[in-house]
Amino acid sequence: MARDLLGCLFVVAHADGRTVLRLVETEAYRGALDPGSHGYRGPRPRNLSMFGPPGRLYVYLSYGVHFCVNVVCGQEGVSEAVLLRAGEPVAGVEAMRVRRGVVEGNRLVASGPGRLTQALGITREHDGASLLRGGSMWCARDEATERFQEGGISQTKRIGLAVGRGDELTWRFVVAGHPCASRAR
DNA sequence: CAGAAGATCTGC
DNA sequence: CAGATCTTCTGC
Repeated sequence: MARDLLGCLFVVAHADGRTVLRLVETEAYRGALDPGSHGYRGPRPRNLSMFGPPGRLYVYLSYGVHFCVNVVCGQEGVSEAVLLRAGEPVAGVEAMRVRRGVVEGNRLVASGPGRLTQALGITREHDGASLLRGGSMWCARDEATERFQEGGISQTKRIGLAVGRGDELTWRFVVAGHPCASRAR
């Protein structure tokens, strides 16, 4: 699923227009099977939406400062989710630059999970929001989506974890060489 | 109940 | 490289 989302568009409809990112970096989290997942130790007030039905968002506050957004993928009760780590601006770039605060070009608009939510205006208020029909946010494919996927996808270990980073856990997916991916730390 | 660490980013 | 400062977990 994390891999399938690469190259897809993530659309947020605001009162003053749409902002659209093409996803170029994602990470998979596998709930109870995955020590690196927020769902590993079961439901908590913060992560409850991860245990809800698929097709909704799980938004949490990281380090008390940045929001990060996941797409819930597992069936109800199963806390599987995909963290959206970076995207390339496709529409509404100027609005995203304003939310990010005077950023030039596309490179720093959404190249990291905290930057991505700030660019799209996603906060904890959107925790649990549905991506399925009728909402103000959704995922979509377009003519370019397949080209991005066929152009090459790099697979690496996930970023920033103290656990769940064994050599076999290559659950970070990146559009190969894309300039809007998050920078290696 | 206090302290520490965490799926981060920025500015010094 | 330190700081911001919310949520959860651990140890006493």
